[in-house]
Amino acid sequence: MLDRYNFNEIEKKWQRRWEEQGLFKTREDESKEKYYLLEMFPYPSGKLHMGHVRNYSIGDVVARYMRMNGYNVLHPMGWDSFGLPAENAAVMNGVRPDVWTRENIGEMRGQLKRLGLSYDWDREVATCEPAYYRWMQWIFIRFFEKGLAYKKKNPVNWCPSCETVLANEQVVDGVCDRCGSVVGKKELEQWYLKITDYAERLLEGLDRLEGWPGKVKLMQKNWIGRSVGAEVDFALEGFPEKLRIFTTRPDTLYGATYMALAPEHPYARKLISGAAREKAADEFIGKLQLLSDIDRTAATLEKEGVFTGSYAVNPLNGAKIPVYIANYILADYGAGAIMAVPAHDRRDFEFAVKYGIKIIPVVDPEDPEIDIQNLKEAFAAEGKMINSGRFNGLSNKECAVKITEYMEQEKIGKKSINFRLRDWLISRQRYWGAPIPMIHCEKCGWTPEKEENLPVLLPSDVEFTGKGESPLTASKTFRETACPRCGGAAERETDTMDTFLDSSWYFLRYTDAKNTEEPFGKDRAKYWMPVDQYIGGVEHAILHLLYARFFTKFLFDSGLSPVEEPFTKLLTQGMVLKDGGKMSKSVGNVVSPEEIIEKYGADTARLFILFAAPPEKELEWSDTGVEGSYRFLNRVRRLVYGLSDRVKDAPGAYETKTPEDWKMDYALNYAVKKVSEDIGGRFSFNTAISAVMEMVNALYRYREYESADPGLLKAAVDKLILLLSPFTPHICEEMWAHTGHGGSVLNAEWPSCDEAALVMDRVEIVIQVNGKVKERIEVENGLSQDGLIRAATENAKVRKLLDGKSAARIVAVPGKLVNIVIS
RNA sequence: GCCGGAGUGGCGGAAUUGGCAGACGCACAGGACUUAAAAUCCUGCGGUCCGUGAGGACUGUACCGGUUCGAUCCCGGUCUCCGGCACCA
Repeated sequence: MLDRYNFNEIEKKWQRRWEEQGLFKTREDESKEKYYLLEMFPYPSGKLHMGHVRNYSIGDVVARYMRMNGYNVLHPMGWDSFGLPAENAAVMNGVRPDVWTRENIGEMRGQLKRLGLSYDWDREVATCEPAYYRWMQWIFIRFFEKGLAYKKKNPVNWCPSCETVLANEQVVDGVCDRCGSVVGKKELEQWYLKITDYAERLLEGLDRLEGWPGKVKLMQKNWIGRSVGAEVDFALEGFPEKLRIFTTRPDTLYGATYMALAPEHPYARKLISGAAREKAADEFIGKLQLLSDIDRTAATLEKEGVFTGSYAVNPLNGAKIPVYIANYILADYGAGAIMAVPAHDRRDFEFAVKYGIKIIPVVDPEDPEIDIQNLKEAFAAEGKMINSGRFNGLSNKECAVKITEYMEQEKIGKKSINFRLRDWLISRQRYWGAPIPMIHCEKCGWTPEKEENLPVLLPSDVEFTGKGESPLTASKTFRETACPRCGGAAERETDTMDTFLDSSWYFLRYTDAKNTEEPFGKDRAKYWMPVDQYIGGVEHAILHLLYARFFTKFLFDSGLSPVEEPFTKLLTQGMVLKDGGKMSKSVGNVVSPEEIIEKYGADTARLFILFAAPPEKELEWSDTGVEGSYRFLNRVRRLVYGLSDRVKDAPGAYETKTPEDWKMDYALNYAVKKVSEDIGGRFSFNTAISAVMEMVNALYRYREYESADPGLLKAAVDKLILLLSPFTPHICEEMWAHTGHGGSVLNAEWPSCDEAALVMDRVEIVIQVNGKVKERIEVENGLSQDGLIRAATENAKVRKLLDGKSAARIVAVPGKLVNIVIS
């Protein structure tokens, strides 16, 4: 046990020293190139989990590497500290959300320090602190002023027994998952941010994000969901109004055999004729309102509808087509109404079959296997137009263009683009969030709080019962106020903001975290932004990353952000698994960071988590693997300490004389090159570490030689410590000091690679016969193709293999191989 | 259903531009040291077969096929797993 190093003592010692020396402090230094490295800040749930350790270990390696390469690195940390768990803790344990949250932050900050992460804690932000949410509210008001924050009445899930709004996830089978009552819909006024105004730019911007994983960009693209089509107005028999629909298939207009409206469509009730129909329609609409949005929009829900008794007129051919109300039409997409073309749409087909509605094919697949007159399923692919009057014979793609042009001429319809992206509902009927800084006055309507009165503070005279509406509604001191415009009695908004708003601009706040005059100074933001590298879990691929992009674009338009896209490069790290599954309390397979640090130290924990898998992949936790990482660190330490006497007074330079020297020099420089590329270039930390391991193995062999050059040994030891230091900083500081260096490894210069050492005099060449390796020969480096061919064909073994046969072809690749093809 | 991604030893993984498959580590086995164990150090480690032996032959990157002198890598098809979206007209 004496041989195993005392990580506890070493790590505490260096952490103390780093803190005392302010080693991680960032300075605005225009003379150096900046590098802004950011990891997604955590929710202060109480303790770190392995996912955090992974996320922040990855970040710290990059931060330290960039520092050592001379960059001025901004590497901040903070807390996404508003949110429901704090409120739940208040309900369950009676501890105030702010107290609970601050305690957790204290605990987790300690854990982060215990991991030796190089954060500049002077820039720490916590979104729940008034100093932060003041500017959150300020930014909200900017949205309001630009007309991008608005209040709209919309149906939301409402549990009559708990008297609260429920998230869709809290409604299971139409029933409240807490109390079991049937959940209804309630029209509630909610605040929205008009992210849809930015849909086109959010989509376009993706193309320029070359440093983002394609997967994330694709997910965002699908989420934004741009579709190009046409708006068409249908006349309604007996009504002056026109019925507007959106379609992506204007080419199929002649095939429309019914219309379908969303139950919430403003015309839905108006078009119903006859008492019997009214009753049926009421029942139908009533039934749908009991369903949650999730169930309503489930693709598995059987298509149902009711006929209104009214008819629409096809603007192209005058055909009279029945209007239905149908459960599969969404009120808030497109026009909330469609023309249904059963022949060429899966859903319309299903509906038409059920209600015996005509099916008119208008696109001919020109495939003998498909009987177009008796379709078994909708035909949605491409083909030639039929049954479409003057458009017959065109390809359906051409036809879509032609019909749209024609409709524009005749003023029946026009080209239209629709997005799947909806406006962002940001109201939360919760306490622990930033209050929406709006005031309602009977006379003046909604007015923002005056800037000098910000922040609108959360009140402390509240009770947490977990029942009823938000505690803010119950707080008179909070609610009652004066109208900022007319001074009359007015009421504050009692909803708070979705916490995703807080995290949509925190990266800007870090550039100037203590500013009390503005959310952040423009100069500071200009120097640091954009974030050069962002690292976090893939679960944020859509929401957080889309919202952050939206905010940044808005702030850019407002002249506040210097950039339009916040994150130049993005790394989405994989999950940490145990026994093939997610670590979870219920399965009982959680490995806590604390326990690992206790047993092996922070350096081992970091090393293992970086070595076990590439960062973007899932990582399978392995206890024996951790043991192996710890063993490796001990092995390095033994090596360095064993050599320290030999290298202490060694010269700073060396000359390679023996084959052993060359090999060692090669191994050394190869490791430098590989680690540099793997950290700085492709973020492949596992292979960087294995390169260091190889170098350690080489050094173990080399030190056995009596003739080993002390200068080379010294260079190897020094560079080994430096190469390893971003991964395991504590033990490297200790070894750095032990080998006679002053100052921190973090301030040392990153080693450079001597390319000349990587050029070997002789290289091994593989000789293949018909693509199969048969022999290896050593030749001088740089031997030409002809030389290689000669060397290969003269080789005794190869001649024997050829057995007198002549080669049909010989391919020679200098430095690599010779392939002899015989028939 | 649609859209992505991935399948390599007992395991985690490597092979960066089409050129030696399995780096590095874990596990395992054998050896050295030790009274013994642990620790450490050394050796072996895809499969099948041949050879007393040094060594050699064949085969092998989910499966089938293609392109190529040469394929883990490119193309076509199949299977499996994972992820995202899911009535978006």
